[in-house]
Formats: sequence, structure tokens, C-alpha cells
Amino acid sequence: MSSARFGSIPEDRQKTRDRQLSRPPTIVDVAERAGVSKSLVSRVMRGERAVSASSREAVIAAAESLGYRPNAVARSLVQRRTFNVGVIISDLHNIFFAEVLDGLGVAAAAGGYRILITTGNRDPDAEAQALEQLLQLRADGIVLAGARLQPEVVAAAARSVPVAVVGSNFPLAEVDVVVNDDVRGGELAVEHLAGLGHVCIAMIDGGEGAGASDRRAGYESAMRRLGLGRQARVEPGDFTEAGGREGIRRLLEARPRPTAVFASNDLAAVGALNAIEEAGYQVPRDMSLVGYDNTALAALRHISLTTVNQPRRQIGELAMASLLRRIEHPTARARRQVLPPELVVRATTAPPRASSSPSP
Amino acid sequence: MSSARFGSIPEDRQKTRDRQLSRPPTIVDVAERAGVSKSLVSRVMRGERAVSASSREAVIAAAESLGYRPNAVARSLVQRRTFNVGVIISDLHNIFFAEVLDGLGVAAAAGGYRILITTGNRDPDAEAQALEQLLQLRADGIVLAGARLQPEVVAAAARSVPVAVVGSNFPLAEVDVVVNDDVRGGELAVEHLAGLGHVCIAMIDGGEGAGASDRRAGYESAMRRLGLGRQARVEPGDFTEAGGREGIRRLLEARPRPTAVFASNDLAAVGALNAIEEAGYQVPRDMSLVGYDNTALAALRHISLTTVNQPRRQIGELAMASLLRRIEHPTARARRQVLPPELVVRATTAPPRASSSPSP
DNA sequence: ATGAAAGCGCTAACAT
DNA sequence: ATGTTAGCGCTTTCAT
Repeated sequence: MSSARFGSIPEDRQKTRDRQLSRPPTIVDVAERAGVSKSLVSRVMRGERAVSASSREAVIAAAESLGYRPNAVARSLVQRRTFNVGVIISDLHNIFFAEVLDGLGVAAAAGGYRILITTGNRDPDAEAQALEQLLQLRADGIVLAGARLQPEVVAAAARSVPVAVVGSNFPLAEVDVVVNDDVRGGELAVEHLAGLGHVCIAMIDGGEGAGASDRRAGYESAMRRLGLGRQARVEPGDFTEAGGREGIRRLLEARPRPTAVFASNDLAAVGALNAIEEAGYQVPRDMSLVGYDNTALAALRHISLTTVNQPRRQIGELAMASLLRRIEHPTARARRQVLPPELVVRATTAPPRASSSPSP
Repeated sequence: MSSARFGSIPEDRQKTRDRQLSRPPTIVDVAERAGVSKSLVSRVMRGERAVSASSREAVIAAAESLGYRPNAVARSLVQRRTFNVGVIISDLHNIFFAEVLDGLGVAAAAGGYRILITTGNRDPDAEAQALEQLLQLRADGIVLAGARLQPEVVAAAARSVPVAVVGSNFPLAEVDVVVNDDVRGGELAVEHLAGLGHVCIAMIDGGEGAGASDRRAGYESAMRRLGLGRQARVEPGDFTEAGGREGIRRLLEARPRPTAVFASNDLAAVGALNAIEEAGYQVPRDMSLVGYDNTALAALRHISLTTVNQPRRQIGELAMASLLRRIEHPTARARRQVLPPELVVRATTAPPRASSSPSP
């Protein structure tokens, strides 16, 4: 870890490089041009009240004519805070986080902060580096979205700056955590399917994916509670399209063959959908299908997947609110918020066919 | 614009807030603990060679025991450069940019820089603010991905820091531009369809979307060149699923009815695909379909869309390379790079049916 | 209402 | 090989 922190600057960076010919104007340039002290310029820039109208105008005019732009680096150094919150997204390819980011951004702006996004591209090492970068940049707080970081690494970071985690139920009391109730989501899927009359309801698991184990727990407990425990069957999967396809292939050969499947995320569900149709069956006539996450994919008319929705935007908003609270009140304790998911019924679920054994 | 720049700090920020009880350790703390001067610590931190092994060890030990982490803010202030490049993504919901970001990140890292991502959420004002933030943060360079900013705003920024634009053919000589050749892409789609034997080839336009007008130009020129100019027909659209659906509805009623359609992006193509099937026709039997962008959507087995691929990752890499070049050599001139797209044939295109008029 | 001065944490000459 | 010194551009007392 220390190696990531120290001595990591490329050598050539130490040699002098071509320099900008003219430096950008500073507060001193503005002060001179306006014929005032630099403190006065600083006051005007920060919108302090106690400044006469005449000097305010003079300063603004000078600043504008010079094209002056406050240097946030210098400001942050003296204020010892940057007013920006770093956000580490494990995987920007996962559209799930885009909406969480909307929530984060809105809440940050409301508090006078801005977010700076970095990504680790699913690589824990790169993520750790991104974290270190944000820490060195002295971000006032850090949000981890779908982080694949080791808890110890996160705990260490949480000791120097407030940290919030979204999208995964991170096992750490020192960080704010905002998640959707994946257990409840799994139950919701089963209850919907059982309510339609399905008995033989299988699941395609999400493996190591965030929330996967909770979703499976919800599936299993609901099956048991509804007296369907003996019909429960979980196929391995991994949150991918291919995983969904393979899971379905095995399920289609099972006896009794399930009449409904709960896939642990939308992508796997789409893979399942495709494999079912390729095998000559129809959805939902021959088999019902429920996904998870309510991504844009599920909403496509061409797919119209029944799925479980996570309040993504709200997750982002709450996480940022908790984080800002701790930034401004360092003694406040971190909290864990679990939000209820909600079923979105579309076109891939229907009652099972009368005949118990569907055929092509 | 000046209003975005000055006096925008919320008033409460000026009051004192709860402070961290213990400040993070500085280079001076490390120096004291190690019994050396702070310059020596600085040297060790930056990995300079001319340091004796013994003092290096002492410094590292001291730094580690204190949990010291270099302050990039202070470092940037004195070096007058931050070694980070700001990236403004117009819309993080658009997965197209995720891969461009990969390329940007890789090339930045190779040059010893890091990227900081911000977003304007499709709102030009928010984008302008993000730009201002990055400028105040003194990013060494800025990349605009799918920017909706006014050319004057961009030109102004380009005067104080190198700027690169990706994904849209920005009309500005002062910025590096890296784009896919949308005209050629449009031609590719038509050539493929015509090669299969289609004559009546329609297009669903992309409206104001980035690259849309070039794609249409390519479509039109290829149709003319192939002697199909009279069969050309362009329906309005807007890069959305709904736009694709509506475009197809009108096309299905046209006489003669086209046997192939080129949609200006994948999302519109998926909308078209859905509407075609809903109307009782089959793809590609009754109608062939080509999209644009080769997004993850197109690659889904359930969709398997023939489409035009943009070298997204390469676009990112080249843009960053050009930008870094100008950062390190301020006198270098900005350049414009146009990359060739490439057709990806999947399952939505086939020769037209023998009967000239397909029926349900 | 305004200015002078100190200092944020660090790097970069310039000594030695 | 190491230390001393002078800033980087800004905010913030403290005077006036």
C-alpha cells in the first residue's frame, strides 16, 4: 500500500518541461488592476457582503477584463477542504450506476459540493489506486459504488475521511451504507410468481455479484414460507447473459420442469429469455421470467421484462445526504439504510398453462 | 458566465463549521519523526535517487507509522499542474461513452495522468458548470465527450487549457477532435444492404444526435452512387426507441414498402425491430435492419443486430494521446482524427424475399 | 470598509 | 547527500 502512496511519480516528471508562456492571472493581478488589496478581491470573489458597491464593481471589472478564474487548488489548500466528494464506480459499463450517480450529484449540489468520478474498471487494484488518488486530492468524502475493495482498505480510508457505500451491503460500521433490500426483492419475485399460480419456481443465481446472495436468501425463504420449499431449485449464474442462457438450458431439462424462473439480474434474465425462445418455448406462455434491477434493458418494448426495481436515484440521494452530514459533523455516526424494492410487472410473467408439462 | 465564476459560494460556507479534531500528518511531521529536513522527505516521497539508503528507510518508516499521505493539493499549487485531466461526459446513461472512457483512462495512465470524470446530465448549463469546476480545479487538460456546449464556451476554455472533443465533429480548430467517420458508416450500411440485393432501402434519421447528419449524408450519397437515389427515403427520428418505432410504422405503410431499413443508432433500431414484429412481420425475412454504434444492446443474442461499429476504445486512446501531447508541448497544434467505422453483420440482415411485396 | 501579514503543505532552486 | 529558503495563490485574523 505504501508503494501505491509514495515514490510513484515517473522520473521524467521531475525534469522541466515546456511551460506555458503566460501564466493565468492571479488574485494579485486583479488587485493591482482594480487598485485595491488582494484581500478585497478575495472578499468580492467569495461574495462577502461587507464590501462597498464601488470597489465591488471595480474588482469585478478588473477580473473580467483579465479573464480571472479563482484557483480552487490554492483555495482548498488554505481552507483545508475541497468541497468535492469523490465517487468510485466499480464499473461504468453497468448502467445501473448512472441513475445512482444522478442522485449523488443532485444531493451533492444541494449541499454545495461537487462530485468527482473515478473508476476502477472492475479491477480491485485500480480501484485502490483510484481511492488513493481521491484521498491525496483531499476529497472531503468518498462514495463507493459497487466497490470490490477489501474491507480493510475501506476501513483505513474511513479513518481519514467519511466514506459511504452504495449498492452493496458492506460489512463495516464505520461507513454509511445505502442499499436496496435484496432479500425482500427476492421474496417479491417469488410472491408474484406464486400468486400467479406457479409452484415449480426456479432461480438462476448471481454468484459473487452485489446483492446476489441476499436475493437468493429471499427466494429461498419465500419458497419455504409458501410451502414451496421442495420445489426450490437454484442454478449457478454470474449476472451475465451467458450465465442466464446456461442456467436455462439446465432448467429446461429438469424434471419436473419449472414453469417460472427468477433470474438474479436483468442481464441474466435476458439471456434466459433468449435461450427459452431458442429452445422453441414461448415466454410467458410456457415459462414466466422475472429479472432484477429494472434496467433500461428491461423496459425495452422488445424485451418487456417483469423485474424488481431498486430506487436507484433515491439510493444516491440518501447516500450523499448521510455523507455530507458526517462531513459537516465529524462526530456523527455512520448509518445503514435499507430501502424497499418494488415489483414492476411487464410482459414476461403470466399464470402457468393448464397442462403441467409445457411442450414446444 | 462571470456569475458562474465569482461569488457563487453559499453563505453558510463562510461560517466556521465543526472541524476535524486532529489534522492529517504533513511532511513536517514526517521530517520531525525521522529526524531529517522536510526537503529530504519530499525527495523520498517523489522517489528521487540522490538519497542515502539509511535516510530513505527512516523517512519511509516515519511516514508509515504516521499514516502520512502526500497532499496533492499543495503539490499541485507549487508545481502549477495537477496531472489530472478532466473529462466531461454529456450523459453517463449512454453506455457508448463507457468504452471511450476505458481508452481515455488507459492512455492517461500511460502518460502519468489520471482522469476525473464529471457530467452535465445532458443539460448544457450543468455542463458549463462542470467545465468551470474543472478549470478552477486546474485540470491540465479537458476532454469533452458528447458535449452539448456552445462552441464559444469551448473556444474560451481552449484558450486557457488544451481541450479535446470526442464523439462529435466539433467545428473548432483549437481543439483536438477524434471521431468516427459517420459518413462512411452510413455508406457501409447501404452497401451491405444493397449487396444483399435490397433496392428499396429506407433510413430512420437521428435528428440532432451526434453524427446523425453525417450518417444520413453517407446514406444518401451511397444510395445515389448505387443508382438507388430514387428509392431513398428518410423518416425523421431522434436516436430513441420510440422514434424507431414510429419511423417503422410510417415505413410499413409506404408504397413501395422498403425491404430494408437503416436506423441511425442501435436504440432506434431496436425500437424498429420491435414495431416490425409487433406488426406481424419477421426480421430479417420480411425486412432487414441495420443499426449504428454496436452497443452492448446490439450484441445481445436476443437482439443480434447488424450494426456499424465505432472503434470506441481507440477513439478514447487517440484523444488522450493528442491531448497529452499538447499539454506537454503547448505550442503543438490541435489535430482532427477521423477513424473508419466497420460493419458488424449479425442476424437482422438477409437478402430480400423473392416476392417483391412481403406480407404477414 | 479596507489593508497587512501570516500561513496552508508542498517543491525547487540554491547552498553546503 | 542534505538543509535552507523562498514562494505557489489563496483565505483569514487582526488592525485601522
